[in-house]
Amino acid sequence: MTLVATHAAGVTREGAGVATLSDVARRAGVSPATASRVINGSSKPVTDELRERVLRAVAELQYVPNAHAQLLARSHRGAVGVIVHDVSDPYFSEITRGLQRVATDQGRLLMICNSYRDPERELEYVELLRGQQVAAIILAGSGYHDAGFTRLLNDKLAAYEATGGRVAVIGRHEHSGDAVMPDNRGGARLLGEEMCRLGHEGIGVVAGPQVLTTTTDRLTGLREALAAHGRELPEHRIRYAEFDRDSGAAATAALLDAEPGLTAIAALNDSMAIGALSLLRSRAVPVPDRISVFGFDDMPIARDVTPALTTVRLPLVEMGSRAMALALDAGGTRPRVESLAAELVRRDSSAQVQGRAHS
Amino acid sequence: MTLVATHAAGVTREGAGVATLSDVARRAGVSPATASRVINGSSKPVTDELRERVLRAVAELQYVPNAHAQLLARSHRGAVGVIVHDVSDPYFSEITRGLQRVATDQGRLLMICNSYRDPERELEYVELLRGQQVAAIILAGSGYHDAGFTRLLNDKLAAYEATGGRVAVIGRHEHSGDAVMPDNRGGARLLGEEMCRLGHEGIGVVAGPQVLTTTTDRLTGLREALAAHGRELPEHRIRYAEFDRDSGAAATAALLDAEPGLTAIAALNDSMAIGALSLLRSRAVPVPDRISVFGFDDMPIARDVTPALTTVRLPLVEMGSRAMALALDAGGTRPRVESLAAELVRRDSSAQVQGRAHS
DNA sequence: CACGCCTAGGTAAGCGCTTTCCCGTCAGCG
DNA sequence: CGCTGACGGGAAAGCGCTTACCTAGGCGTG
Repeated sequence: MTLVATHAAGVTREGAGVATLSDVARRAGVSPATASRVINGSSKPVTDELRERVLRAVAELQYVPNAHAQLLARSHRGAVGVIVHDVSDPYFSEITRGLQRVATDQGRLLMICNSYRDPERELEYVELLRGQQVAAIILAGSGYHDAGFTRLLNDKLAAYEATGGRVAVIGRHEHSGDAVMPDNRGGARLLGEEMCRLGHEGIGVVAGPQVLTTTTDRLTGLREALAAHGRELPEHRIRYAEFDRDSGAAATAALLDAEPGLTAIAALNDSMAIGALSLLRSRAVPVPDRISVFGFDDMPIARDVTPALTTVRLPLVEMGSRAMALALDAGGTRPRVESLAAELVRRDSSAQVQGRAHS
Repeated sequence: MTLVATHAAGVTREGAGVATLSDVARRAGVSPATASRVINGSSKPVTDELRERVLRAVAELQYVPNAHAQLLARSHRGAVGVIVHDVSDPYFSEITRGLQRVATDQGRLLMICNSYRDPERELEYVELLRGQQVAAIILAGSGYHDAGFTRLLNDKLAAYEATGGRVAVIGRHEHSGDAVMPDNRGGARLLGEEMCRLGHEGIGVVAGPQVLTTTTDRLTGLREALAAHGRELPEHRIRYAEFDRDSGAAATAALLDAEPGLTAIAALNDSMAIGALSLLRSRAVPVPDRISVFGFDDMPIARDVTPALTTVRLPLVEMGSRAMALALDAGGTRPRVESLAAELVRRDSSAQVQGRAHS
């Protein structure tokens, strides 16, 4: 089960007449204490006779315990909060799958919040989750180049941790606590290497939002690899856009118009790469014969587009499961940081530059 | 925000020392009542001086109200529960987007639960949501051919509605309340028509699970259209499998092996169709020249695979927003049923049968 | 046969918050 | 100048549940 909150807000008082524990107790002719005990199998023994009566009353009344009251009475800390940029983005779906798996194993409830890359909203969600008394908060997805925001966020998280909450982040270096770090820079270096190996010199980059650290990390890795081969990545060959398909297509179009000589396009995530492929197809530019296209992340559909996408695989599901494990495991000296390696996946969207040998 | 619960379970008592309202009140030198009033802007006026003091205390203590306590005290009914088969499936992502939009507009929190097509779990989630005091429950996704389960579910839903809860279903005819119904049968009829128009006679079907009403509805529509052209759809040309990519590929393989003469494959959803395309590619069967492939649903990636998928569009997002609107709008005579039409989308995966004229 | 102890059940005190009701104060009025 | 009424604030009663803590039997002992 997934709890999706769309944003806290106005509260209405609807409905009425829900059966309560006392109703059950009264009908069974026992005290609320006894009713409670049989209903959630307390360690205290109850005679079969009474248990029987209570269960019958529960069934007859279709009684369902009020979760809020239970949580309050138990000062519950059972659920785990997750803040991602957008679950419907496959990148986060995969991570979430990993989070979910571990959480389920431990019988934890997950509350997933979409920040839609709005730092403000991220802050709000931390508050909201704190108010929900979650046992841990997991922040997944790139951080922002915004010192003010980062400080604010860290303050809030620190306050949360100070009261016993646990925090784990995925792919953010700005936080001081437990973290799972995919190797964006190393992965991008792999990509750069590959492009050089294939003889590409006219390289254009379709990048994500400039404010995201993930974008800059990947750019850095790319630059490092190119530099090692004596090549550069001038700023005018980079187009910054949103991390989605349509923005990728638009950015590719702009890039192509401005730089007609390109032989390779590196999109900084797979969604954008798919947008790029789609644009190239619409312009009848053969891929990879005329232009090679590279993605990043290796989301599941990358293998289903045509040509299948050459990309960098990040162990998304594992990133999720590791992060959840960190968050739920109180032991160990903190902060713990786990790095996960990236891996190049060669498919059909990339090829040797036409008419050139290996440089 | 999305709340994803992974299944209720064990509860631990972690952390401590969270600031409470009384802490704030004490520090500000006011009563809890006053503190509460300034914190959530009650209608009762409070002097600026006191308000000031309370706000300062809140800031200093990093106070965040305990949501459970608030909900309990207010007998809140603000959130809406959603039960889907699997949010990471694009079909449901799209529907969820629609649900979310309307919910957000009305300041509602959404709790999304994944049943993973397990009726048992669906039942459990209804209970869980009831316990969460949600204002409405929305069930999205095909129902099951299982009278026992259906009765059980309807009983539970009825009990929920009896206590003021609202229920809306998407694509299930077995429930008696409000419903949004995509025209599966009509859409499939469109598909059948198109296949006949293109001259296909050797038609194989890659179907979803036989227990789902959606599967049988779509098959029925297909049969109706074929019958109108004097054709049949024998059972041995249908393969039942799970509604996902890999199952689609496997079913296609089995179908092809058993029925070599096929000129068209109708997959009963796009994921399966994509699996079919992938298998055909791996066997070097040209699509659509040798075999045409048809999908169903028109999920976003359908246009990005190669060849782009001919499919039947269902207004997924709208299905979601309508259902949420129904669930949140108490007025009107119930049950209200809204039907949404399907539409054929011709793309590149389908073509006239080779060497045959329009039949 | 009396004492103590174990046991099943009930009583009641919260969990943290909201909200009704009431009280004291002060301004305005006749 | 006394009375009324408006108004800001506090006391307290829950919301529905859990869980010490207590009580009253029933049994086993010496």
